[in-house]
Parts: sequence; structure tokens; C-alpha cells
Amino acid sequence: MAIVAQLPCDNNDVCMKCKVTPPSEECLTCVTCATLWHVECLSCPPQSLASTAQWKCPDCSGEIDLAPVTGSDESGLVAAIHAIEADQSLTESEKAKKRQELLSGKGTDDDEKTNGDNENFKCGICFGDLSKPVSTPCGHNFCLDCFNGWVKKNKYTCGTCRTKFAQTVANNIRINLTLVSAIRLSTLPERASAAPPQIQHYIRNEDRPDEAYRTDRAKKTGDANAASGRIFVTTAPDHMGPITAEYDPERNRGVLVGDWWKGRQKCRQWGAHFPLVPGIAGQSKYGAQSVVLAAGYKDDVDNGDYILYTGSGGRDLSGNKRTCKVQSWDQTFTKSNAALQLSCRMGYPVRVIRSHKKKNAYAPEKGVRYDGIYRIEKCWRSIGEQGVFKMCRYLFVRCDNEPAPWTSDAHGDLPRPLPHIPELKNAVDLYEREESPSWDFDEAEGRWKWVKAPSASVKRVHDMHPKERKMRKKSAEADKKKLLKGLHIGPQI
DNA sequence: GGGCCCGCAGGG
DNA sequence: CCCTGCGGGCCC
Repeated sequence: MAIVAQLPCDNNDVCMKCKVTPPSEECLTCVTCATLWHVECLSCPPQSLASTAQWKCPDCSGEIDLAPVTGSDESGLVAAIHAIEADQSLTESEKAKKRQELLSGKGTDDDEKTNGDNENFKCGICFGDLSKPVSTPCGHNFCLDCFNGWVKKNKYTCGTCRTKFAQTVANNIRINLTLVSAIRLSTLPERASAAPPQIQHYIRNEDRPDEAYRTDRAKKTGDANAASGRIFVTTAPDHMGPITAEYDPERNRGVLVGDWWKGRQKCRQWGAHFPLVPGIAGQSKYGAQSVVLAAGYKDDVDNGDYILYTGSGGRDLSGNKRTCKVQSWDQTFTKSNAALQLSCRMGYPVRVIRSHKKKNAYAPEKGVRYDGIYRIEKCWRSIGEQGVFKMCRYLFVRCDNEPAPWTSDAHGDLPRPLPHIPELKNAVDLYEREESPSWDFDEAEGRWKWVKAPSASVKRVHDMHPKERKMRKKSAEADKKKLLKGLHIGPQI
């Protein structure tokens, strides 16, 4: 049975159903969400003039069919998550649990907590049900009309907690569409909550559960088919070097050498290595942040303090039938290989993760482990294991202040001496550091540290909507150019 | 233990 | 928007 969705007018006051711009007398404004609706296109227009003043649109009144709300950025799921966040009767861990239950599709027994009588859906001024809800920076909610009446009397304090806010806040106050969605959800009939949650493709980092979860598209179980859980650290995705306590607001501890996780998902969530499958995290024009040593390339040599690492390309995941398992073309210094090359030339620090799949004396027994900071001293191309194709090769040397998690290599020289590498004789495209290293050993302080940090991060936060990210990318690039011009530092080659 | 398949995230 | 990519559960 096809259900014809009821649609409001768009931002240009054009009815999204009949595509005409109706005159204002043929329009109704919803008392809850303040959207404009074309009366002729409503399936149940209000019967009396009096009822138009308190008219609620089909979305807000709950009379609508249970088809997903169209024309809204917020799905029911996201609204429900926000409703959980807003519930002050819950502790942080209870909220996290509820988020996870919601995302895994499990219902809870006390779902009615988010129902109509929820105090968070009452206006702090008139104490009635919120109509056109707005929110102050301190997190309290009011009807738009009540709020405007309040600030008209030059009261720039919150009506609930008396926290002061700037006059500009009052001038720029907007209807809280998230709250509108939450109110809509709470007023839906009970069968609505029994309907499968409408999973939205993009979920902000703060709204993600602590554990990896399966989206509605995942047909198989397990982390391999799961979406990422919340990122716990505040480092930008392209943050280089150690993750110190300042980036770890939850534990105030940071990620320490020897930290171990069961799988790549948790390793990502703690910021050690972001990509879930690829072994190299990096951007060709910025540098590399981290690498994973797992199985995959037989040419790899792991000697603990130094590593001969192979770049990516020309091959794919072992056991993935989409592509061939053997090397079938030359690797080049492009993409993530170029990122490692750039880090080599600039002397940037790279985080190294060891996986148990690379079975040797330095690997963890299971899972993945953060083994500290390394620097790429040389990179070159040489003929790989099959004797045919050129592979990108990198010499990693450990330069971390913390002792390594393994004990088999006892020498304590700092900085580590470079090993002799016979294959360098046959290397093509040899690259060595061109600048004095950005991450170097300070003899006076007796530790490794930044001498010259790379230029400003390209990406700033994890929880950015893809659209927003695209917008910001342009301005960030412009900022970066300016910064580079001013400071004469950064990854320019 | 190897092959298969799925699907996420992100670079370009 | 396309395609890659050193995961990982499960089946044989």
C-alpha cells in the first residue's frame, strides 16, 4: 500500500507537494515546529478558525502515518539519541548504555521516560508544553514566544538557572529542530516505538555508542561489517606524534606505549590508527600519522627498534577475492606511500601499531598494540619478493621516550644506530630527509620532542557532517596557505 | 586454516 | 563520487 506522505513548504515557502507558492492566507504555521504548510494539500485541515491558532502539523501531532519523516535532517534515531542525552535523570554510563541499546535495535523497559510528560519538553517560563522550542547555551528550553517576551524586558539571563548569556544569543536564537524531532518522537503512538529505528547514515561522533555497532545495511555480524564507535580522544584525525593526556579528557592519561586493544576498531577509537583496514594513515600532501604492522607483505622486516616497511598498492587484503593476492604492478610514491615519503623528508614522527598477525618476537600475542613513535629515516623503491615489481620501502627507526614493550632488544643507545641494509644498493628513487628532523632527540633534555611541528591540521574535528566538512575544507586550505606563507614551515616539497 | 564475502571510512 | 584497503566472522 503506497502512503502519500504529507509535505510542508520548503525554505522558499514553496509547497513541496503541489510545488506552488501559496498565498499566506492559504498557509498554516505549526505551533510546535513553526514550519509552513499549504492548507489545500493537508489531508486533515483544521475544522475551525479557532483551532488554527493552536494547529500542529501532521509531523508534530503524531497523526501522520509511520512512514519516515521526510524533508528533515534529523531521523527518529538521532532525535531519540538527543532525547537520551537531554535526560538529566540518567548518569553518563546509563546514557551510554541506552545509546547502545538504541543503536543495536534493542528496546528498553523504561522507554516511557522519554514520553510526553518529560520535564525537558516543558517551557521554563510558562511551564507548559514547549511550542516552537528554543534552547539557551546553558541547555534550558523555552517556547520561542516566551523567550522573546523574556528578553524584551532586557533579561539576558536563563529563565531556569539564571546563567547570563550575550545579547547576540537572544538576537540569533533559532528553533531547536532536534528538540522538535524529540518531541515528535515522544508523542508518537506506542506502535511507533515498536517500528524498527530509522538508521541515519551519518551520526555525529558524540552520538555514537562506545562500542562499534552494525548499521541497518550490515547483513553480517562482527566488527568487520560494523560502523565505528565513538572516538574517545580529541586529536584531529591527522594528528601526528604521541597522543598525550591533554587529548584524553575522559581519562586524562593519553595513549601510552604498550596500550593494547582487541581489534582495529578500538585502536581507531583511541586515536592510535584511524583507518579500519588500510595499514597506513596519511595524506599525500600532509604526511603520515601512523602505520600498522600486520601480515600482508613478506618483504617486511621487523627488528623492534627498526623496521623495514613496505608501502601499499598493487595488492589487496589477503583473502579478499575482489583483487588478486599477488603483486601485479609497481608501487609508486603516490597516495599513502607519498604520505610516508613526505614524513621521511620532513622527519615527522609516525605512530607504529603492531598486530598479532605479524607473528614475531615483537608482536603482541593477540590484538593490536601501540608501540610508540618512529621516524622514517630513508625511503626507496626496490624489487619485491617476486623479483618483478618495484615496491616502496621505508626504514623506520624508533624514537620514543618510553621504553619499548618488548625486552628482547636490550641496547639503550639514543638515538638508535641505523642498521646496514644490503637492498639499499639496488634501490631506485632513494629519498632521505631533506630538512632537519621535526621530531628529534634533545640532548639537553634527554628526550625526543617536536623541534618544529607541522603546519595546522587540515581536519579539525571528528564529528563533522560530510557537507560541513566540505565547506570547511576550502577555508581550511586557505588558512593553511596563509600560515605557511607567514611561518615558512610545513610540509611543502 | 584458507577462502569468501561484507561493508566501513577516507583519500583523491 | 569512485575506489582502495596489512578486518574480521563464518563456512568449508
